[in-house]
This record gives sequence, C-alpha cells and structure tokens, in this order.
Amino acid sequence: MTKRSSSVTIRDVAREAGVSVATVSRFINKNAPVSTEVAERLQDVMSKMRYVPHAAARNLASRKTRVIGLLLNNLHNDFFVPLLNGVEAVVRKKGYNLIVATYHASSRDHMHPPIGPHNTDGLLVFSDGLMDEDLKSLHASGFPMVLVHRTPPPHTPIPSVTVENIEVTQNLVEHLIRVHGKRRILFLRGPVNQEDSLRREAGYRSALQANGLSVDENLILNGDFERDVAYEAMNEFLGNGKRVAFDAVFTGDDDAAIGVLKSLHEFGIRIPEDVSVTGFDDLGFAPFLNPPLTTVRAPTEKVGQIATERLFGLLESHPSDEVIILPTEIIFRRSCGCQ
Amino acid sequence: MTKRSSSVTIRDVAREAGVSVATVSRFINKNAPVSTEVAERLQDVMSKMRYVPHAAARNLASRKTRVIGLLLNNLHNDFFVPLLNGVEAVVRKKGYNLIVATYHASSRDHMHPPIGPHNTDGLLVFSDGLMDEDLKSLHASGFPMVLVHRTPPPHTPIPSVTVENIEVTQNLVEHLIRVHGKRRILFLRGPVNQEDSLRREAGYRSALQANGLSVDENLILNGDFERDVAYEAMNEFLGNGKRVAFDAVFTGDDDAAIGVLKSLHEFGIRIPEDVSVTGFDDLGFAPFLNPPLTTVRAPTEKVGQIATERLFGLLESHPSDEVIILPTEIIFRRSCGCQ
DNA sequence: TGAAATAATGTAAACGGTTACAGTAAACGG
DNA sequence: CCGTTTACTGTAACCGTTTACATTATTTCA
Repeated sequence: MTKRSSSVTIRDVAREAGVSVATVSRFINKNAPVSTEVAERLQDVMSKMRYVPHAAARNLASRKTRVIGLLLNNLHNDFFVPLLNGVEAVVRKKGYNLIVATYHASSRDHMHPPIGPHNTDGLLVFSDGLMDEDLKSLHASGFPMVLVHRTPPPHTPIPSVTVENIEVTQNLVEHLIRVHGKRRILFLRGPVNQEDSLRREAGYRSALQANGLSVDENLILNGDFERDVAYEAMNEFLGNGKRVAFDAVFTGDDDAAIGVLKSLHEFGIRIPEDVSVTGFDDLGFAPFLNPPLTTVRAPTEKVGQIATERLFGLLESHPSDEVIILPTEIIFRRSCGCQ
Repeated sequence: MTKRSSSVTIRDVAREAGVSVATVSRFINKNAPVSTEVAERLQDVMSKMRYVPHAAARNLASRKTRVIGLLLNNLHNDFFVPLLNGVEAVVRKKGYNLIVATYHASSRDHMHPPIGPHNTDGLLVFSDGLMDEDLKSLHASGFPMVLVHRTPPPHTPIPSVTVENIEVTQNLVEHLIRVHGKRRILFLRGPVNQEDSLRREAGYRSALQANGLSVDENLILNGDFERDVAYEAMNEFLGNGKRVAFDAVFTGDDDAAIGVLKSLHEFGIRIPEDVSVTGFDDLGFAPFLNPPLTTVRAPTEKVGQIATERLFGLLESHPSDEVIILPTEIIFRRSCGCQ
C-alpha cells in the first residue's frame, strides 16, 4: 500500500516533450515566456501523462507552501461554520490550500504549534495557544499573520479583524434593564482570556454600573462558549440548594445559549416570562429556537473573508497593521421579552 | 516581507552539536539508536536554536506529507462541525495535519482536485467532486482513501463509513402516516447524486408505497441540504398560485429544516397543527427549534472519528474494504405532532 | 545598420531533509 | 578466543522542483 509505485515527474514530461525541465517549469508557473508551439505540446503531454507537480518539491525549491493555516482553540462550536466558510472561499479562489489545526494554551508545553512558518505561508490566528510572546517573535521574523477575534500585543502591529463587542453588549444589557425591568442578570462567560468574552463581560459590567446596579459575582458563570459546558453550569447553578435569584441570562454566545435554554427548560423556568435569555452571534438557528433568540448579529463569515484577504495582502507585500472592527447589531426576538 | 531571512537547518544543528546530519535526523525521527549523551546534547541545541524541521524537505525526502485531506462539497452546513470535530481529534492525536478543501462536481472541469497524492498521505472523501472513475484510478494506484457518507464504486473495495438512511427514513415516514395520519408528505431532498439524499428519497418512496400511498412528484422539492435553498424552495412552493395540498414535510436534513420552518412560519402555517415537519441528523439545535424538531439522530462525530482511524489504518498497512454503516435512531419531538 | 533589448531555451546548482551503505567499537555466544 | 551480532556514527546520493546564469536568435530603435 505504498503511495505511488512510480509517479511521473517533471523530467519525464520534459523528456517526452523534448524540452528541458526548466521550460516545463516555466510553462507550469507561467513566469517566463514559452513559445506557443512548445506550450501546446506540453499541455498535451502533461495531460496525457497525468502529470501533477509534486507539492513538497515545489515548496522546497520555491520556499512557498501555497498553504495558509487557520489556528483555532477547538471546533466545538457552530460559530466556526461561517468563519470557515469565509476563509475557505478566499483561500480556494487564490488557488491555495487550507490547513485547519487546533491548539490551545493548555496543550502548549509539550510541543510547538502544529502549523507555522515550516508548513504554511501565513497564519490566521484565532487560538490563544500562541501567546503574545510567540506572536511577537513570529512577527519579528516577518511571518505573515492576521489575528482573528483577537487584538495584537502592544507594539506589535499585526493586522487584526474582529467584531464590536463592548458597546453592543452594553446596549443589550441596558435593554434588559430599561425595557424589561431586569435587575438580576446572570452572565455566562466564555473561555477565560478569550477576548470576545472579556469584552462582553466588560460591557456587561459597565451597563450594570451605568444603571445603578451592582455586580454580583455569584451571577457570573463559566460557559466556555460551549453548549454542553453552559448546560452543566446552568444545571449546577439551578440545582444548588441556595439558589441565587436571577431574572435574565446574558449568554456569551448562541451555542452556549442553547445549553442555557435546555437547562432552564428542564427546570420548568419559562422564557421570557420568568427569565429573559440572550445570546451572541446570531447563528443560523437563532431565529428558530424556542423562543426565538434575542442576540447580537456578528458578521462572522465576513470576518473570515476579510481576514483571509488581508493575509493574502501581506503575502503580496501590501503591509498593513490596522485593527478592523466590524460592526454588530442587536436582533430583538422573543427570548428577551420583546414582541 | 520574505518568509524567514535565514532559518536554522539540520546542518546548523549538526555542526553546533558536533555530529552528522544523519545523527540529527535519526534523533528527530527516533528510527535508529542514538547515544544518550548525544541525545541530550541535541535536545539542548535544538531547543536553544529553536530548530523546526522544514516540512517540505521532510516530505520530499521521505515521501510522506504527514497531512491528511478532507474533501467536502462545501461548508455551508452545521453538519460539518461534528464531522470536523471527529476527524480533527484523531488527526491531531496522530501528530498529523488536516487540509480541508472543497471541490464539487461542477467545478471539476477546470482543474484537478486541490488535494490528492501530491500533497496528502491519504484522503477522506465526502465530496462528489471526485467521480467514480477518479476514485478507481486513485485506488488502483494504492492511494489511501476512506469514503464518508458514500459507498465505493463497483469492484473497487475502498473502505467507507456512513450511516443507515433507508430503514430509518421508512420508519420515520411511516410514523407520519400511521401515527399522525398524514397522507400528503412533501420531501425536501438534498443535492442530486448525494447518496444520503438518494437513500432518504428511496426510504420515503418505499414507505409511501408500502402504505398504499402514491408518490406525487410535485411533492418532491430541491432543498440542497442548505438552509437558504430550502427556504427559497418552500417559499416558491407556497407562493405558487396553484398550491398543492400537503400535510407534512420530511426534510432531508436539519439545516434545511430550519429553512422550512422559517418559510412555513412566514406563511402562517402552524407546526405541527397544520403541517408536520421532520429533519435528519439531530444537530445540536434540533431540540430547541420552535417547535422542537423530530429528526433522526446520526452519529456524525463518530463517523468522522472512525473514518479517520480507518484511514490511519491504511497508512499503517492494515488494509480494509469494509463498508461500515453506523446505526441511526428516530428522535420524536413535537414538530411531527408527538408529545 | 549596428547596438541593445527581448524572446525562448538549456545547464546545473540549490532547497533541507532522509536513508542506503559503510565503518568502528563494544558485547555476545559457543 | 574468535566470529558474529549489535550500537552508534558518518558520507553522500537522492527526493522533484525552481531559478540564477548563460546562450542564441530575433526585434527594436536611434
């Protein structure tokens, strides 16, 4: 079961077509003129022999991999579908390939990141597995990177694409307070150190304070932006004998919101009559949850697309150090009490 | 913005440690004994110099890429999250990398597949972009492949992992007929030629016939397993002046079911009072749609995991030609009329 | 019209690893 | 005690491309 007993190489093609390998290479890469006569002959020979250039050999000789990498913490979230979509579309249009790898801070000690300068031409970094110091040294070495949903370390102008979190969260929480009269709003945060989560928490805190409410740390739970974790966290909270009173849940993202709904549902708590629930992202299913989920619409596919385009910009030597923050928008549905 | 002005190579390490490159290579690959003394020295030198082997060079010399490829039609479906999860976990555990590429039949003329023997050690094929003939010739050349949600061409024993579609669909449709008294069941199929869709259609047809109902071709629409396409298809169907009567919708998958729900909802049709709706896959959001979706639970993450393990089996010369069909199970919720 | 630019091609040296082959020294077995 | 295995190491060929440099034939242009 060896890979290919004998594969046709550029030399075979050259011999068959009666030209040098250099000419074949030039024809393939279209980086130098080739007479039309030879070009036609090569076209024929190549398809007849089913020649496919050996990627590793090209990579080695050209110092390019034609691959870009997407580094994520994990793949446990429907959020990644639009992101991947945006990324993959651009990558494919450019004739590149996409390596998807997961790498998180906790697996960091053992090994170096699975993808980097040795096997990609550039990286989209979502993961927190690459610490600031790693980013700095990679950036210093000139390796193209774009950060996604994460801002660059100080004095390290790596381009970045993310979405507006703070204001929109403030507005959302304020909506719960002012429109629906909520006073005891639970916050289900995401992974510690995840920037979106931190920002959303900041927005949450400042909205409470701005409205004369104090922050009760007992009302901040860990949902990890994951359906199951959020579900467990809510269950534990609700099952606890000394249950703390609450009248709303601001969930850090839509996926976790599903877990919250499930838990509340199982405890017989009515939404939104007893408790308001909101999410973040406006994933495709959000309008069809029971009840329809009030959430924040984040242009995730656009984020993926723009980030990837900017990465290709770097590859083509159009430097950039901008932090792009795409606008978000609250979508009011029934789960908060509206309608 | 060049990749790396100067990167440290195996020769640099060898020189620094006072050994030959062969010894360094042996130490890295652990495929021949190295004295503990030298091993320690190399460990030191390598981490001090931050040496990372150049992937392309390894690939070229060893004829291995340490990459496996996942070929999909597209990424427009939450279905791919569990699949990717299952695949990626195994790939990472093995220390490999994962290339994700999309390739569908319609883009086939222009180019050859983006991934294959030239840049991966093996392929997980979900896509219909690789036609039977392609599969045959790849398989004949000994290239490791595992088919996912697709059965091998005749006389081509490529291992395959999929889920049971026909019986479960029959049972589901029969449930609609016998328990809920439905007679005019609309079927929203997936992409033409997609095997799951064909099988589900077969199950649908045979269930109708087995229960003395005739198949009305006007009740078979194209939903493409996509939320938006399904939504449009239903809209067109419902908006049409000469609307055909129907009392249930069997949607080919959960993602499309969301589109169906949306459309029915907008036309003021009550679910399940007026029309029953069912899906397929039991994606995470299914229990929380409005109403909760009756659907078929498919072990998609398991499919990804098993398929990938079998692919590594091939890489390690444990041949296999089995077609594994994982069991599925109907999950009754409210959208069909139950509860 | 002659010098210089351009088109089209070839030769051969990288690129950074792996590994077949060879060699030496130490351990083993009868 | 000597032939044979085993542990460890080095030399150099090779993997399949790209590309710098060289060469010749053809245009271009003052």
